[in-house]
Amino acid sequence: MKGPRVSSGIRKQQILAAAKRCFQRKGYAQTTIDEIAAEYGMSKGSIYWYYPSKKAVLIDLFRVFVEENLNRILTEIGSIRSARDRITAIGEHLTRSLQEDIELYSALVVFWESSFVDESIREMLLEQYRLYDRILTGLLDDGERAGEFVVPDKKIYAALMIAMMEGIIVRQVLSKDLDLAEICRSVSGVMNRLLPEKKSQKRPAGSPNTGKDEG
Amino acid sequence: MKGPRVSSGIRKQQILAAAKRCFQRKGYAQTTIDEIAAEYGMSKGSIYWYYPSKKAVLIDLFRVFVEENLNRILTEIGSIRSARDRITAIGEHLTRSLQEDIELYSALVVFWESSFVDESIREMLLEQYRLYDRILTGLLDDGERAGEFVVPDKKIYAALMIAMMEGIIVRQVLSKDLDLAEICRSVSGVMNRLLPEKKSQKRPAGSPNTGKDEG
DNA sequence: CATAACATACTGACTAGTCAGTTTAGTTCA
DNA sequence: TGAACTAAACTGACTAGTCAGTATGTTATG
Repeated sequence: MKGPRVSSGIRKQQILAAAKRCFQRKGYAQTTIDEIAAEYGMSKGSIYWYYPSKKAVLIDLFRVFVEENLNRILTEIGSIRSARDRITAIGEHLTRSLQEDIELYSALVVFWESSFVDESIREMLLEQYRLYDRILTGLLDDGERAGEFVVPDKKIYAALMIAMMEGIIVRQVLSKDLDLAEICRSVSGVMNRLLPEKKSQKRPAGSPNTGKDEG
Repeated sequence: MKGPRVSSGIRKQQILAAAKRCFQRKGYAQTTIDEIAAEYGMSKGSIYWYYPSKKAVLIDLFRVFVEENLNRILTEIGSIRSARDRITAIGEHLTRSLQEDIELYSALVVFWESSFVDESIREMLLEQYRLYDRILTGLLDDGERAGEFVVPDKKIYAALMIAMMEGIIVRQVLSKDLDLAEICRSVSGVMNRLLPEKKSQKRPAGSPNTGKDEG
């Protein structure tokens, strides 16, 4: 296959896209470098031109995962004032990205398993948890400061929300049987309902407050 | 190692225990049959005496996982009347088993990844979801019949509860940084709070509910 | 009891295959 | 030209699974 060569940037993207697809189909260990190469009709040599090892591809894929998801969330919610609305936005973000790129989330399960073997992947995952925790804690702080709600225990709250989202990811990746839109709406609803109104003051005027709270 | 031979039942248990430990440490593909054998000082041949392949060990381990967890839950909640109390009991069961046998739950992540490659493992996982769904839906039906609460959408409710629990499992397996007891109590709390009281009768939200009423 | 005959449990060297990574020999393009 | 890039053949470490042989019961028989 001596087709015209492809520009460097594209090739790297192709390698990651191919790896993502292969890992979803066969997991990490069962995927061979040759299979990844075949996905876009390139050869093994091309992959080793861009990456020093198979593991390096996995790690770079994880980097992309973090960038494409966590950092994008930050941008998206950055423009939203109300903390409650931000929670809703996070739910919507999850719905959308699960629909758009289920392969990337399948790769997440691959990362999880790989973290058993590989310390650096494990460390990246833990860092991801810390990042999530920071985002949510910050959000809750903002909401409290703005008088939107009070949070009895921020750590618990953050952990529950992360757990719910990861649980949904797992199920969708494995069985694809959820009505995502419905589920994610429920998650936002639940998480909003868990935040009691601040007792001493009325809801700030003009606060959109998406929660269908009945009490 | 020519020690005295071990009875058939014990050996099989040993193989599963060894596999469980090895899979937690290195994942499925990275674990060699020799490593599993070494764990209890047996030889490769012994494993192949009991199992036809490495995959068969994994599948049997999953069978044990299902038996040890799902079926045990059924027994535990079987003797509890109140549906709300059963939800609490499920939370407590999760806390306990996560503390007792984190290795088995690590294996769950291995099963997830393996399901990408192996259709039979995938089918077992889906069956597990169906089982969970049945348990929870049955529980909600009972609670409604007994007048404990009403559930707007049982499917959603079941999916959310499963997601929360699996999310907690993932995080605990990977980072072990949660205060499990606290978190699991919160899950029961949340799930109970999501169940509105039946309109026609009054009971303060979050009340313990002894389950000695109604019929 | 003894011991032969059979059944079950186990061993570990070996085979056959796989696949990550390397090498070599190009091709393309600035 | 030469550096970036690609293809394809190759190497060698590694490992799932096999199997001939051994050890340890268990039962049958005198």
